[in-house]
Amino acid sequence: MSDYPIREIERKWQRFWDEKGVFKTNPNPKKKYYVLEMFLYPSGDMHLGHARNYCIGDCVARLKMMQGYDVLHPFGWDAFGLPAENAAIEHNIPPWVWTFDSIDLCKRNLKLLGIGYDWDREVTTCRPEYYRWNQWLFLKFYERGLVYRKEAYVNWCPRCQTVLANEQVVEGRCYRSSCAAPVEKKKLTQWFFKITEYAQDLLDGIEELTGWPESVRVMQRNWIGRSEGVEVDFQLDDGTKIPVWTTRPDTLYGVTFLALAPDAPLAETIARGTAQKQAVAEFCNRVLIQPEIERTAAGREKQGIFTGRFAQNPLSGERVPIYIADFVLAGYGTGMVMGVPGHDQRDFEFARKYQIPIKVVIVPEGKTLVPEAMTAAYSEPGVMVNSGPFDGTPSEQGIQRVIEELERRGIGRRRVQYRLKDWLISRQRYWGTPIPMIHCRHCGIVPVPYEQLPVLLPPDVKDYKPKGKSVLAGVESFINTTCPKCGGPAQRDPDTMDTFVDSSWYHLRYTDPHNDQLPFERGKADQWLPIDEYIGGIEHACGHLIFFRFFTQVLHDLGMVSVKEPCRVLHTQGMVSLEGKTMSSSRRHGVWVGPFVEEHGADCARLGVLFAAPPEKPLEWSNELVTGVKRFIARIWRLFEEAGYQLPPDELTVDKLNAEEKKLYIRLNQTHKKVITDADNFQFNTAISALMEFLNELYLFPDRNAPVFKFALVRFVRLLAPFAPHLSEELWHRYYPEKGSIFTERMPEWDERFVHFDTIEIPIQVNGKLRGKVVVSRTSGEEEVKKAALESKDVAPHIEGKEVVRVVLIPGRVVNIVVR
RNA sequence: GCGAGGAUGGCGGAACUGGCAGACGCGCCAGACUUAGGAUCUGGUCCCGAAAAGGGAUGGGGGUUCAACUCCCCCUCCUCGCACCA
Repeated sequence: MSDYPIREIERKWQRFWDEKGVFKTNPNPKKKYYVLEMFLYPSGDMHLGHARNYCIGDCVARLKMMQGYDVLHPFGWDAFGLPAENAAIEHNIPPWVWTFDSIDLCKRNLKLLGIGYDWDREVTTCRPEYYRWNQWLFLKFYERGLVYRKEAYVNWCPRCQTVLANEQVVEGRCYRSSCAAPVEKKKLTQWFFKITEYAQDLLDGIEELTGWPESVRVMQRNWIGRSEGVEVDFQLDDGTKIPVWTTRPDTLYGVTFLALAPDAPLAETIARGTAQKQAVAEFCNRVLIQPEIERTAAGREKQGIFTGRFAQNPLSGERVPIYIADFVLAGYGTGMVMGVPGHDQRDFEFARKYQIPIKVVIVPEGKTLVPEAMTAAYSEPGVMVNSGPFDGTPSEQGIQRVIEELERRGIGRRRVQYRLKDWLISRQRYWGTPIPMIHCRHCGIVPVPYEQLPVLLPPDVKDYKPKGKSVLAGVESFINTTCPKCGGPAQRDPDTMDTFVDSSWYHLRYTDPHNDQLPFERGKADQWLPIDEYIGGIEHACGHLIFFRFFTQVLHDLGMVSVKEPCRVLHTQGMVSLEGKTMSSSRRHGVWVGPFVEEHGADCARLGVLFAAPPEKPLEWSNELVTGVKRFIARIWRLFEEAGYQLPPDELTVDKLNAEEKKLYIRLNQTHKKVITDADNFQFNTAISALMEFLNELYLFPDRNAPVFKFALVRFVRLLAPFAPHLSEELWHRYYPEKGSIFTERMPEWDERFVHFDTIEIPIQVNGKLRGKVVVSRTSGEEEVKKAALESKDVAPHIEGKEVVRVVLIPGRVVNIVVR
C-alpha cells in the first residue's frame, strides 16, 4: 500500500471546489451564517500565524455548511496604508505594484491551504470601486455633522511623516512595529470623525456583546472611559470665566491652585501682560517639544510654572494662583484642573515642589489631618471640614450637595466626560483614499459632489516620499480643480484617509460587493448581518473593533442597515511564535505557508494549528507539533485503504448488533456528539482529540466486514471533514464517486438514543478516597448501586469494623461511603 | 498604580453543574517486525514505595464540603490591557 499522496490529492480537490463553485454564497439565504476572518494587510509572505486565523474560520464555515446553513465566508485585502507605501519607497516601485504582488502571493497561499472563500466577493480597498465608497460615506458623515476639521495638537510620527490616531499610538510610539518611533505633538489642521458623539452608544452597546471575550469588552469600556463630574466656573480677576471639570467637587474648598495644560488654547494667552509672559512661553515650548511618551510617563517628576495670574474660587471666594503644569492633559476635561493637594496625589506632589499651600477639607471619620505632617494626599472618602456650610457632610454625599449648590447658583453644570477622543483620520501620505473636499478661496471648504466620485488617486506621482506635508499637495494635476459651488479655481484637500476607515465597513461591502450605486444595499446587508462569527487578533480591541462598531451604529442611524452592532460573536486568536518570537512578515521571521504546505500538506497545517492549543491561546510552533497530526493523517489513510471503501448499509439495525458492535456504535455517537459540540464551542483541539481516540478504537475493532464498522468509517469521514477537508473529500469520493462535495451534503445528526452504555463503572470512595469500582446497569436504582458498593470486596477492608455514617451517591458519577 | 486573565507531568494541553486528576498528542522507555530504521505496530510512562499494599501530588498557605484543579479568604509569580484622565 502506498503512502498518502498529499499534494496530488489536495490539488485535485482544490480544483474541484473551484470548478463546482462549492463555496459560492447563496444570494437568498434561508438560514444564514456569516463567518468572517479579519481581512489581510498584504505585506509580503504569509506565515502560520496568519494561517491559524484562516484555518479556524474555514473550519467553522465548512462545519456550518455541513449543518445546512447558507454560509457567507468572504475574503479581501486591507490594501492601503503606510507599510505598502514605505516598502514601495524602499524598493523604488509604485505602491500598487508592491501591493498587488503581495496580494497575488497571499492569495496563492490561501489557495494552497484550500481555504473555502467565495472569491467572487473579494474586496480590495485600494481599488476605486471600493474607496469611492469611503469618500461617499465621508460625505454622508459630513452632512450629518460627524466630520469636522480643526487645528489641534496631534500625534506626529517623525519617521512616517504623518499624523496618527490616538488608537495608533502604542506606549507613546508609532503603532507600526517596524517603525515604533516616539510620537511627537504637532499643531496641525486635521479632519476628525466625531466618534465622541457615539461614546455613550458605544459604551451601552458593549452590554449586548455577550458573545465577545470579556477582556475585549473591558478594554473597550476602559478606552471609552466614562466619568461623571461637574464643570465649575472659576473667575479671572478681569471677570473672565474659566471652567474646570472635576469628579471631586467635595474638595472644592481645598483648591489652592489651578493648573493648565501647556497645549491648552488658554495657555497661549493667559500670561499676556504679566512679567511671566516670556518664561511661560519658553516653558510651554520646552515641554511640548518632548516626545509625549517622556512627558506623560507616570511617576515622572512634575514640571510647572506660575503664570502670574490668579483665579477666584466660586464657592470659597479664595484667590488662587494659576500654573501651567506638564501633567495636565489638554484633551481631557477642560484642559485645566483644580489643584487640591490635600486630596489628590498628583496635586500633592506638585504643591510640595512649588511650595503651594496644602489645605485639608476631607478627614477620615473621627480623625484629623495636619497638612505639614502629611506624606501623601488623602484621597479616600471622609467627612468634609473647612468647607463652610458643608462641614460635617460625608464626602460622598458632599459631591451631590456641592453640585446642587453650584447648579443653583448657576456656576457649575453636571457633565459626563469620556476618555475617548475624536478620531483623527487625515494622513499626510500618498497611499490612501483621497479626502473628497475642496478648498475654495471664496466658498471655503466645499464637499465634492457625489456624482463626481470617486476622487481618484493620481498615478502620475514621481516621488512618494513624505516631506512633512501631503505628497498629493505637490501633484498639480490632482490638487488644482474648480470649486463645485462658484466654479472658480480651487484646490483639493491633499490628505488621505486613515486605513481604519476602509476596514470599518468592509463587513457590509461583502454582502453586496459589486454595487456601483451604493456602498451596499440595505436589503442585502440585512440578509447577512450581524456577523455570526468574527475571528481576528486581540490587538484590534481598541482600534478596529471600536471603529467598525462606530460605523455600524452611524449607518444604522442613517437608515442604511438594521443592526446597531455588527458582530454577535467575536473570537480572538492567540499569536503564533517561533523560537520565542512572534511570527512576522516584515521581520521575515516565521514558518511560511508555501513551503510548509509543499512539504506537509494543507490538512497537516490545519490540523496542526487547530490541535496544538485552544484558539485563543498563544502558540509556540515546533516541528514536534507536526509529527502527531501527520501520523494521524497517515493512520487514517492506512485504515481506509485496508478496509477497502465498502459501502455501509443505508440503515443500521441496532437491535441486531452484538455486544462488541453495539459498543462501537455507541462510541461512534459519543464521538459524533463531542466533535460537533466542541467545534461549536470553539474547542477544536478537543474535537480533534476525540477523533483521534475514535480512530484508535476503529483500529482495535476485530471485524472489518461488520456493517457497523463500515458505517462508522463513513461517519468518521464526515466528522473529520471540517478539520482535514482534502483528505475527507478524497475518502468521501472513494465511497461515493458519483456524489457532490462532502461539504454540500447535509451531515446526519448523532443518534441520541445511543450515546450511553447500558452498564457503567462507578468509582467507590471511602471517606473521599478511591477504593474500588463497581459495574452497574445504567438504569439501576439508588439503593441497588449503594448496596453493590457496600458489598464490593475492594472496599471491604476499608469499612470493616467501622460504622457507616452515610453513603453519598451521585447518579452515574460516584459513590462515597463515609465511615467512622 | 488600576483593570482583566492565568499558574495542572519532561512539553502542548484534558477534566460536564464540586464527583475516578493527567484524555489526546509530542517526547521518553521496553518489546515486535526488519539488512537497516529517524518507518510501522504493541505495551509502559505524575512522584515516593523492588513490588503489592499504601501514601503524596493541580503555584504556596488556610477554609467550606461526604467530596475541591473547580467555591471562599490570604499570599507568590506570570501574561495582557490602560496608565499623571483631575
